[in-house]
Amino acid sequence: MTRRERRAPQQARSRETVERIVAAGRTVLLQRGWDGVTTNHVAAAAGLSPGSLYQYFPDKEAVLDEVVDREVGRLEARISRAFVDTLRAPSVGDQVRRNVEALLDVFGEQPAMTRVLVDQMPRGAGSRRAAFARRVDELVATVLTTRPASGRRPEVMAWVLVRTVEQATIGWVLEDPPIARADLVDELTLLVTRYLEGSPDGPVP
Amino acid sequence: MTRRERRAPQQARSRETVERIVAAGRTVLLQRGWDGVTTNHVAAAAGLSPGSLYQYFPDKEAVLDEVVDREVGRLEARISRAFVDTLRAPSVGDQVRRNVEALLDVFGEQPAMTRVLVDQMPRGAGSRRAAFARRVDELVATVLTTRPASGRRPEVMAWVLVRTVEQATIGWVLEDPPIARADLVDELTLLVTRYLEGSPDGPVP
Amino acid sequence: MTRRERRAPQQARSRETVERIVAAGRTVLLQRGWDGVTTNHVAAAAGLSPGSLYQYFPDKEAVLDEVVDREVGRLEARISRAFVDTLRAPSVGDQVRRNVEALLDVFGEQPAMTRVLVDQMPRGAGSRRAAFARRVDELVATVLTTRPASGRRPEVMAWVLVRTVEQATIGWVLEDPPIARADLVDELTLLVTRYLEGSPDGPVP
Amino acid sequence: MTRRERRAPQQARSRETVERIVAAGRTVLLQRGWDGVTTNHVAAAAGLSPGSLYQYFPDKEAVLDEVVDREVGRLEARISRAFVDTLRAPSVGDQVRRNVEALLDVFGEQPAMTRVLVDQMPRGAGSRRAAFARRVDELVATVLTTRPASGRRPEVMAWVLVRTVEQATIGWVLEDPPIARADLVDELTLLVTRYLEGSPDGPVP
DNA sequence: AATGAATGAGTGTTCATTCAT
DNA sequence: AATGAATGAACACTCATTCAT
Repeated sequence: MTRRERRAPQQARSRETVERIVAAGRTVLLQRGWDGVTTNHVAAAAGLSPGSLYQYFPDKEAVLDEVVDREVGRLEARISRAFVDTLRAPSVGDQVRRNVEALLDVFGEQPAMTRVLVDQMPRGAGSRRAAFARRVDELVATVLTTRPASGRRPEVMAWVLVRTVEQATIGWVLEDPPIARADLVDELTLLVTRYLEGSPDGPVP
Repeated sequence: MTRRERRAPQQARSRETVERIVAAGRTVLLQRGWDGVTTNHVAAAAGLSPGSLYQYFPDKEAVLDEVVDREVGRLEARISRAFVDTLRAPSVGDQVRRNVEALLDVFGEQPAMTRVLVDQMPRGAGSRRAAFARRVDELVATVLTTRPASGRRPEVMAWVLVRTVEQATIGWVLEDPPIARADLVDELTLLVTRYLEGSPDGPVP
Repeated sequence: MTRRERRAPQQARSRETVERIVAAGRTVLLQRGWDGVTTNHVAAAAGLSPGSLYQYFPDKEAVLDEVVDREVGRLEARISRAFVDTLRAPSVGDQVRRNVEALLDVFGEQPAMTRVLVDQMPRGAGSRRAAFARRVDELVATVLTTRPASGRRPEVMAWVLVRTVEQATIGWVLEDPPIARADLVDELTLLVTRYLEGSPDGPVP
Repeated sequence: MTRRERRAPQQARSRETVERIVAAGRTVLLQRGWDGVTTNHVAAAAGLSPGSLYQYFPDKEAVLDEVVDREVGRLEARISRAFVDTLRAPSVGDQVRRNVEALLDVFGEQPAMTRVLVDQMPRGAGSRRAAFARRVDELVATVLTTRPASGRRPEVMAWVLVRTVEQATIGWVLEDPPIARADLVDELTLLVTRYLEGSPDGPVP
C-alpha cells in the first residue's frame, strides 16, 4: 500500500488550516458516515475550496487517516491513563472493575464516533487502531508478568483479556442490548478476575 | 426498507446462471473487497453482460445479500451444529474447548471471507449477522439456565460469553497474532470455564 | 423515415396473437403512458415472451402505431358518423351544436386515451392523426361548398373550423377548466354559426 | 414535486458556462427532439465534460426547464406585448387581425422550437406553458369584461377564443397547410369579430 | 412458432482530483 | 497560497432487440 504522507505544515496559517480541515473531516464523518464523506463536503465544511484541500493533504485518505488518528489517539490516552490509574487499586477485582467502567465511559461518551471507527472504517485503513491494541496488549502483559504466580503465558492472557473486554464494552455500547450497565460491569469483572486468579498450577481442563 | 426479492428462476439454465452470478459475486467480493464490488465486475466474472445480472437480481444489493446470506448460512450451520454436538461432552471444560476449536476451524477455514463479513460489510446491511448472534445468545442462555447453580443472570452471561469467544476467535484468525492456536484454545477454555464454575454465592468482587 | 410494415398475419392463430398484442399495447399505454411502454411490458401483458413480439411486429414503434391507428380509427368512425348524421339537421345551428356535442362525447368518453394521443404521442409518429384531420377538412369543405352564398374559400373555412372545434373540445376535456359543458357548447355553436352565416359580401374587417 | 434550483453562478466564467449549457441544450433540443436530449450530448455541445453540467444544474430536467423557460418567456413577452399594443387599435377587427398576425409571426419565426414546445414537451413538465395560457385567458377576459354589451360570460368567451386562435395559428405554422397566410388571417379575424359582435340578446341558436 | 436468456450500447449521475488563473 | 471551474472514468441500471434452442 502506497502511503503518501501529509506535508509538514510550516506556517501558523497552515497549521490552522490543517486543523480546520481535520475538524471538518471529523464533523462530516459523524454527520454522513464513512462512505458519505466526500472531499467537497470536507472542503466546504472547512470553508475552503476543493482544490485547497490538496495543498495540505495528498488525497482524501490522508484526511480521514488524520481524523481517525487523532480520535484513536484521544481514546488511547484516556484508556491508557485509566489503566495506569488503576494500577494502585486495592485489589485485582477493583482494578478490573474500574478499567471496565473506564472503557464503557470512553466508548459510551461518543457512540457515534465509536460506531464510525468500529463499524464503518475499513479495518486496513487505520493501522493505528491495531497498533494501539498491540500496545495495550504489551501493557497488560507487563502487569501480568509482574504478578507472582502462574506458569502461564502472560502475552496470551493479555491478548485474550484485551480483546474480550474491549469487544464486550464496545459491543454493549453499539448494540445496546437489554443488559444493565451495572450487570455488565459485574459480569466482566467476574470473568476477568476468575480468569486471573487461582489454580495457576491446576491443569487446564 | 423495501426488500426486493430475487425473481424465481424458472429453468435449469436460469438456476445455473444464478449460481454463476452468486459465485462471481463471491469471487469479486474476495478479490476486491466490499466496496470494490461492481455490478459490471460481477457480470464479467460470471461471463455475462451487465444487463443479464438484472434478469436475476433486482439490484446490486440483492446480489451481495445472496452471497452473504449463503456464506453466513454456511457458518451458522457449522457453528450451531458444533454447539449442539458438544452438549453431550463429558465436562464443561470439554464442551467449551470443543466449541472454541470449532469456531477457530470455521473462521480460519476462509479467513478472507471472514474478513469481508466481519470487517467490511456494513453492519446494518446484513442484519442476518446480528440475527445469528442473537440466536446464539439465546441458545447459550438456555443451556446456562438448565445448569443448576447460581443466582446469576444467564442472558447476561450468555451475551458476554458469546461476544468474548466469537471476537477472540475471529480476532485470532484475522490478526494472526504470535500466539499458538493450542495456547489460545487453552486460555479461552480456562477463561470460560472459570467464569462458569464455582462460587455462585461468592459476592462479585 | 423508414417505415417497416407489420407482416400480414396468415393464420387464425396469428391474427389472434396480433390482437392480443395490440390489446396489451393499449392497456400498457393507458397504464404507463407513452414513455412508460416497454416491449417487455407489452409482451408480458399479452402473455407472450419478448421474442415472440418480433414475430408479429418489426419493432416497438410498429406496435404502438397499430394501437394508435385503431384508436384513431375508432374516433374517426364515430366523429365521421356524427357529422354525417347531422347533415340533415333542421338548421346550421343545430348541426353545429350536435357536432360539438358529439366531439365532447367522443373525447370525453376516454379521457385517458385522448390524453395519450394528444399530449404524449410524438406528433410525427401517428401520421394517421394528421391524415384524419385532413379528411375531415375535406368533408367539411365539401359541405361548405354546397352552401350557396359567399365568395369565400371553403377549404380555408373548413380548416379553421375543424381545428377550432377539435382543439376547443379536446382542450376542455383535458384541461378541465371551470366551464360548464353546456356553456362551452353554446359558445362554440355561436362561434361557428356566426362565422358561417351572414354578410358574405361584407368586406372582411 | 421537489423543485431543485439551479445553483447561482458566482463568477463571470460561471455565468458564461451556464449560458453555454443553456444554448447547447437548446441546440440539442432542436436537433434531436425532446426525447433525444441527453446530458452527454448537451455537455458535448457545450464543450464540457459530463460532470461539468452538474456544477451548474442539479439534473437533466433542470437544464431543460431552463431552456424551455427562456423560450416560453420570449414567446410570452412578445405575445403579451403585441396584445397590449393592439388595445388601442381603431376597431375590434383591427385589434383581432393584428393579434393574429403577431401570433403567426411569433410562432412562425422559429417553427422548430414551436414544434418542440407544443408537440414534444411533456404537458405536465413545463407547467409554465399552462400558466401562460391561463394568464392570457384572464387578460382577454378582462378586456371582454370592459366591453359594454352582452349578457355573456367573458371567461368562457376568453377561454374559447384563446384556444381557438392559438391553436389555429400554431397549427398553420406546424402543419403548413395549403392556405395563404393572408387568407388565414382574414378568416380568423372574421371568426373572432363575428363571435364578439352583435346580437348579445339574440338567443343562442 | 415460440421461448426466454442474453445482449450491450446507452442513460443520468458522482466525485476524487487537476490546473489555469 | 488559494481558487473553483473543469475533468473523466466510473457507477448502477434500462430496454429494444437478437438468437440458440
